[in-house]
Parts: sequence; structure tokens; C-alpha cells
Amino acid sequence: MNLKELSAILGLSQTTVSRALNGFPEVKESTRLRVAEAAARYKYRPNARAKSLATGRSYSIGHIIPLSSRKEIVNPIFADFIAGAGEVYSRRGYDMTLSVVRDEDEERAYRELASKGSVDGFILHGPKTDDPRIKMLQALGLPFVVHGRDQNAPTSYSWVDVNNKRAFKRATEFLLDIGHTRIGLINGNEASYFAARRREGYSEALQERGIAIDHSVMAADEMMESNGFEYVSAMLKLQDPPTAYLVSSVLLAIGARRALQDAGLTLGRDVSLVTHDDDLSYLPNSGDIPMFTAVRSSVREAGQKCADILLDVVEGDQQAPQHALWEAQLLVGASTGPGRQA
Amino acid sequence: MNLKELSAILGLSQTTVSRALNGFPEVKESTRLRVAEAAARYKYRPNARAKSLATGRSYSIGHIIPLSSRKEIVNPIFADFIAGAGEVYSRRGYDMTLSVVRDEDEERAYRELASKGSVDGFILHGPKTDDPRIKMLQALGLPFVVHGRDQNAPTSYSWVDVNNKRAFKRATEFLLDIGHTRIGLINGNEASYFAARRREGYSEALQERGIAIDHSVMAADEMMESNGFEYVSAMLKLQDPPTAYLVSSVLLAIGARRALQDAGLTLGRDVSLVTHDDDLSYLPNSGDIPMFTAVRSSVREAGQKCADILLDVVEGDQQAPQHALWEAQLLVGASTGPGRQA
DNA sequence: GGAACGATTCAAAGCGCTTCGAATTTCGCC
DNA sequence: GGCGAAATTCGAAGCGCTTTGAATCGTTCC
Repeated sequence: MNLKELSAILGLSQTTVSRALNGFPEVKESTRLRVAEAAARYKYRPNARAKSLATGRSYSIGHIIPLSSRKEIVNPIFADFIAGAGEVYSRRGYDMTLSVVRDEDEERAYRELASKGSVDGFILHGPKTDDPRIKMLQALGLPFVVHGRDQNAPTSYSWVDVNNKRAFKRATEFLLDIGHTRIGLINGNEASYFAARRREGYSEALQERGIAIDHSVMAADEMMESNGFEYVSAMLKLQDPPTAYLVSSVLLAIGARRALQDAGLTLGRDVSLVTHDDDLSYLPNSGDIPMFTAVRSSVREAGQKCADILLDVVEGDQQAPQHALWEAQLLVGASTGPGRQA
Repeated sequence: MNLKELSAILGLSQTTVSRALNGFPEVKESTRLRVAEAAARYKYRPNARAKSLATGRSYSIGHIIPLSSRKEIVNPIFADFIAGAGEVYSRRGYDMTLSVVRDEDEERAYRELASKGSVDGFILHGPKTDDPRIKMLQALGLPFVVHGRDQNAPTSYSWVDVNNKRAFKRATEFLLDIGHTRIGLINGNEASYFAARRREGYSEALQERGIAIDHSVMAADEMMESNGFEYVSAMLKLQDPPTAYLVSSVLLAIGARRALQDAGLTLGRDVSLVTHDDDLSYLPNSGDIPMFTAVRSSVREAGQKCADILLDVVEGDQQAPQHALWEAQLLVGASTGPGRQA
């Protein structure tokens, strides 16, 4: 069933039917009703391609998911982020166009989706420090929102981010307050802006208490279980291993726990750990007493927020770049306890 | 830059330029070259919407991701599955259209994407036993491939699946062989066909050895860390707790390990565990000695296979339904050891 | 030299929808 | 009863591409 057929059935012009369906004011109310009814009865749905050709809008938002080419890892937060964004898209009548590409093809993927007219805007994931993609997207001219941010970027743009520096500073201070002075950091890849900021927070907290930065208890890499295990295992072999760890994701924390367990150490008693918690649906860290003490911020909500901001821009309701900087909650769980007196 | 402009520059008709670009035979070779060169120089890319309106094809594949409405959980395997499928789409010139919807809206989402003409086909995820979506998709008339299968479905369709029953039977036999007779099962939601099959494999292996099925050591639920923890914790409180566990995902296994650890038990020594391993990129269970003994099958490869099969159908190279039934590898890792003599 | 034919190229219609500008109705009021 | 404005509705053009059927060009062959 297409517009032509539907209007023929109704004995109206395509113009009127189209307007009735799209809520234009110049259609008589009784006509609108009649049209709506017929549309429902014949299950008429406008062809999205034709509509978008006619309007120049595609009603689809592009997400480019880079595949770390060395390790072929998909960032596990995508599932939840996309769930959040996807809810908003559905609600507001948009689709999501996803491209999974290797790092090196990422820029091309953006250009292609844009020049093919497949999307009305983009969500940019995981910006690096001095991320060239931001400049590129601005040049492309399509609206976009960044999940995360890059303060070094030359101009302004919309973003949604967690105050990563503050979160990690607070987490570090929390560990210091309960008596730890030797704190290991297992961070995400520090080329990413968020990880760089977390490290700054960690460093700043230590320095303010006069504790020297020790690179032998700092690591930065992909946030996967095995890395949590590897880096903590390595640090345990040091002369004076950390008595506490600050890690950048629950997956790292789980790996860390495994390493500690293998060494016969118990989390929350022998060693403390604070993790960043993206509140992933399949890795809940909740309950009466969460298993990990954590700085938490929901990736899913970030997805919703990014989508809402982007659609506001796409629909022209908003011109000026929008920002949302969220503070992470500090949640005390079972993985922390007083530092042993050295 | 659009076709009209490009052909004007070249002094050719749109027809010829279009044909040159799309590899039709009736274009003089020298002309084709000239066109290709100009297209590259001016970075011409055909407008996907216009192309698809003209051809009736959309060059996009739909994935509907259901959000478990009770728990709002996104299945963590999606990230890897989509990475696999996405690679194939990119390579073969397709996009992926993703919709995240609540369970109850799923059927509507399929219909909508289909009637809007937004996609050329679908991938159906996680079929349940007697899944109504399969019938519905057949009625819709668009090609589709199921990741997993439902043997109770009335008619034939394409699918890619793991031999879940065999895998779990082998895993159970493995545990039996090394001396375990009391084996707990922490399965995925058994409304899903894959989980039902796994349970069959488990049951069959036990029955063949004359061991009674005991529902008090069987659980089936969402495959998240916390559930692994909860169910194993509960089973540990039984009169005679299992000496071994068979679990349906690495996340469950991780939760199980935590429960065991909290009870002062060590995996591979006091208690054994075999897990299904989807080989997720951020949860690697590898290394010289994998941390978990596992039956493994790559979800990412399944994504690739599904995509390839689907595109073959979409492009008309294939008519008959295709099937791929993969056997899982049984990988011995560190989580299993001889059962204690009771 | 011209008919016949294959090789190229082209003009125009059409995909299904929106939207501009014009035409037609309807209505209030003198 | 008739006029002008407001309320509705309509015809047709256009979005950018593919594709059909026709036109043009260059060769070959008698």
C-alpha cells in the first residue's frame, strides 16, 4: 500500500492525504480522521526511502563502531550505550545505522554515510585526546554529539561526559582516607581522553597528599578481564605491591579479583579496590552491599542523553552546542577496607 | 556532488555515467575509465536513498534487539555478534539498521522496518522454542536468517547455530568422566531454544549414566554475573552441594567463581566448572591454560556466517534455506579437576 | 557507396513522497 | 443573493537515481 493507492481509495489527492498524515494544519478535521482511519485499516506506512529523498532527511542516526585493529575488540559498553540511545530513537521515530569498521577505516565510514545521505547525524564514541574525528565531523557539516569529550578540540561541539577526573580523584582520596598509600592504577587506554582524565584525577589526589607517582603501579590498556588479571598479577610481584587498586572498569576489576584470589588475597580485607562502574546491565554491581566499591555512572543514560541532544539539533530545536557533565556516584561496597599499617 | 552534476561535467548523460559506475557492459572502456576518474576526483557517492528508491533495494539489513522488559538487559553477546556481521556488511556494501525495542514491541518493529522499506532482510536473534517471530518473518516475505534455531518451527528457513545439545552433553560427560556425579546446571533462560537444548544434553548425559535428574541443582535465568553468583551460592547451601557446575556463559562462570571463592572453595581443586564460552572479545578465556574449561563457539564467526548467508539470499544467489550447525570445541582449562571420592 | 549490424550513448519515465502555487469550497456578512 | 476572505483541496514539479526503448555512431561487407 502506497500513498497513491491510499489516496485513490479515499478519493483524495496525495497532497491532502500526505498532509493529513503529517499533521499539517490546513486539513479539515473530519478529513484527517477519515485518512487516519484508512491508513490504519490498510496498514499504510510511508516508504522511508521515498520520504527521505523528498525531504532530504533520513530519520536515521549513524553510529560508527571502531574495531581495535590490533586486538579486534568491541568495547563492551556499546551494547548498553546503544540500548539507551536506541530507546530514544524509537520513541522519537528514528532508526540507527550502525557501521562496524576497523580503526583505519573509521574516517572513511563517516564520510561515506554522510555523503550517501544515509544519516542525519552521528554519535561519536570514545574520543581520543586531540581527536581528529571531531574536526572531521565539523567539516562534514552534519550534527553530531560526542560521548565523552576532548577538551583539546579547537572548537565547541556537543558532548555528554562523566567528570572522570573528579571521579578518580574522589576514589583515590577515598582510598587514601582509609589508610592506603600505595595505590595501583589499572586504567583504560590513555590515548582515550576519558582515561587520560582519570589518570589526572588519580595523580592529583596523590600529589596533594605528597605521595610520589610510581609508574610501576600504573597500567593502561584495553579494559578486558584478562588485562585486569595480568596487570594486577604483575604488580603483586613487586617488592612492595599496592595495598589498593583503582581500576577503570568492572571487567578489569573482575580480572583483578581473580589475580588477587590466585595469590591468596581477599578483596576488602587484604587488599582494597575501587572501580569505575558503567552500570552495565549484564554486570550489575549492586545489591545491598555492592561487590565492588565504585564510582558509578550509567552508560545507558549517557546513550539516552546523547540521543536526545542530537535529535534536538537535528530537528532544529537547538543550535548552540549542548553539554552534559555528570558526576559519578561514589558507592561503597565490599571491596574496600582499611589499609594495613605499614 | 550528484549524478546530474557529475554527468554535466563529463558531458555525458546520466544514463551512461550511472552504467559506467555500476559496471554495465555496454559502456566503452575508455568512457568507463574517464567516469571512474572523475567520480573519484569529485568524491561522488550515489545518494543511497535515491538509489534505493529507484531499485527497490535498501542495501541495509535489520537487526532487532529486544530489551528484556522485566530486567532491561541487553544480551552481551550482541556486541560481538554485530561486530562479526558488520564486517561482512561493510565488505559487501551494506549497512546495518538497528532497532532496540522492548520485548512486546518486537513484532511491530519488524513489520515497521519491512513496510517502510528500510531493510532488505533481517537477522533474527535468540529464537525461543516455538518462536512466533519465525512465522511472522516468513509472512513478511523478506529474507531472514536466524542466529540459533527452533526445530519446532513449522517450515524451513536459514539458520546458523551451535550444536548446543551435543556441546552440553559432552561437557557433562567430561565432568562425569573425571569423577563428578553431582553436577549443577546454571543455564540461560530455558524459554530460549538454545538453553532448552543445552539442558537436554545435560539431562541425557546424566540419564545415560543412570544418574537422576535433580531439579534442586538446576537453574535457568538471565546470563549475568550476579545470577551465577546467586544460584551457585544457593546450591552451596544444599545438603550435598554439587561438586561440579555446568554453566551457560562466561559471565555466569565468573559469578559462580565469586560464590565459590566466598565459600572458601577453589575452582579446579575443590569444585569443577565447565562453561559455555561464546569467545567474546572482552572476556577472553584463552592463554596457555584457559581459566575455564569450556565448550567454545565464536559468536563473532556466527555473526559473519549469518550475514553471508543472508546477503547471498538477498542478492538472489541462493534460494534454498541454508543451515550451518557448528560443533563447539571442548577446551580443557584450569577450572576442572578430578571429583573427590564421595 | 550504402545497407546491416553491433557498439555506445541518450532522453525520458518512474520509484513514492513532500511541497509550492493555484484552484476550489465554504462561510460570514452586508 | 452575492462578495471577499478563510478554509480546504488539488495538480504538478522535484528529490537523485535506475532503466527502458530509441537514437546515434562506427564498422563490416557486398
